[in-house]
Amino acid sequence: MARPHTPILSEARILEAVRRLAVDGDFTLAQLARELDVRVSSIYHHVASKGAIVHLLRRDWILRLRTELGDSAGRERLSRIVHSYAEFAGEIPALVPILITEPFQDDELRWLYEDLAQTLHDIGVPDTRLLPLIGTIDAIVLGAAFDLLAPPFHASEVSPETHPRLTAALATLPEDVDRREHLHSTLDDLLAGLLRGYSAHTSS
Amino acid sequence: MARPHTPILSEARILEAVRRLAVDGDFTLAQLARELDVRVSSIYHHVASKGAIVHLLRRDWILRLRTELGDSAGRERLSRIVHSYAEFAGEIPALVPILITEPFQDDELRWLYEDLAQTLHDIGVPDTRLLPLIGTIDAIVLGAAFDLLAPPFHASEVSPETHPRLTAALATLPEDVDRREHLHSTLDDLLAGLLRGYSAHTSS
DNA sequence: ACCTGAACACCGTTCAAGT
DNA sequence: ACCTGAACACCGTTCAAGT
Repeated sequence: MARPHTPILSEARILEAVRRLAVDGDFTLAQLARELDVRVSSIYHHVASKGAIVHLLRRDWILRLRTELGDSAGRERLSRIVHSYAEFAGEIPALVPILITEPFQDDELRWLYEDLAQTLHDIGVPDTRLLPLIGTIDAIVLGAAFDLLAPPFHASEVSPETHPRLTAALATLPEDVDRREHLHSTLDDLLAGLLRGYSAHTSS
Repeated sequence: MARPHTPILSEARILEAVRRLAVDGDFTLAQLARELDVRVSSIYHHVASKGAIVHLLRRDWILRLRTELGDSAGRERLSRIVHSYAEFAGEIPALVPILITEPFQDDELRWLYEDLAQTLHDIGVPDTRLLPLIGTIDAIVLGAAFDLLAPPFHASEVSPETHPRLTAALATLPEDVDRREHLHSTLDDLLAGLLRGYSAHTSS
């Protein structure tokens, strides 16, 4: 088969497949092609590169976020952005390194940064602190998402004699820990810590 | 030349070269071999794999940390551990993904986790919160270090009309921002936020 | 326009051959 | 024991060939 009568692939179909794959572990174009039942080279008719796929995923997320945010403002808006960001990154932890390393700066990302800057400004953060704070938030969210890939400690690997406190901590662990849930529950704590001392502006 | 009279390589020499290379950007065995003036295959006589190299770097760091910590305790000890960890990770951001992804759990790492658990316990953190908190600290430090690789925003890429607040923020940016320094200055804020509400135990 | 197969440069890893 | 060269499987990317 060469060109089919009706196209097999599309940007949308590729992104769906990526989302299905990238949740757990590594993500290669070979895997993606298998998932889509095409050859690897076919993918390049729809996306420019592996990095571009991640870029498209993020663009998609920002567009959705934009409508969801509505006209919320201040700490409420910030919290929504950060949690949504964490959810997005938590879905594709294996792609986070690409997200960090490759310098894709499209209009959507600039919009997000402007919105974050404006929201933080409204909360009372001075201009000099805006970029450092945005960088910190970025690092926390991406770091936490990426950390989802880390293998958790297993009780059998520590002995009560040499690691008493670790053993005690492991003993309190429930059967099924939802690490994604924990990620969310931690974010507001961190944000509260970062924003302590700032008080709201009256106008923007 | 086959086997030289006196060995060219050693674990120590390899780790030195890695530290020289991994500071900025990617790290391949080909680069490492060039830096050491040997062939790639020679490296395998001294380390088992690329991942093992990162593992050795971390082991080295933990051993140094151990002596530096002395008998400090409580929040002071925690702060020292975290800052030292950030410094270590900040030196080798390109290797952070390997550090997170590969499940190397040696005696040194277990010692570090036990020490963290004990230190947090002394600060007043209940057993149920120890592992989540350690995970969060890990994510923050590694995320922040990895984020050092991200390309920073450049003023020329945003327009004052569409991104007024981002433009204002960029205008306050000094010529040479030391992102590593900022990493450090943020960590204590985050720790304070995470540990708010806990009060010290009387005994361990 | 869109799918394929073959080729490319690069990656980490293995191993027989040499001293 | 330790360095080398050649081979391997895998990776992302390119491109001429087919419809």
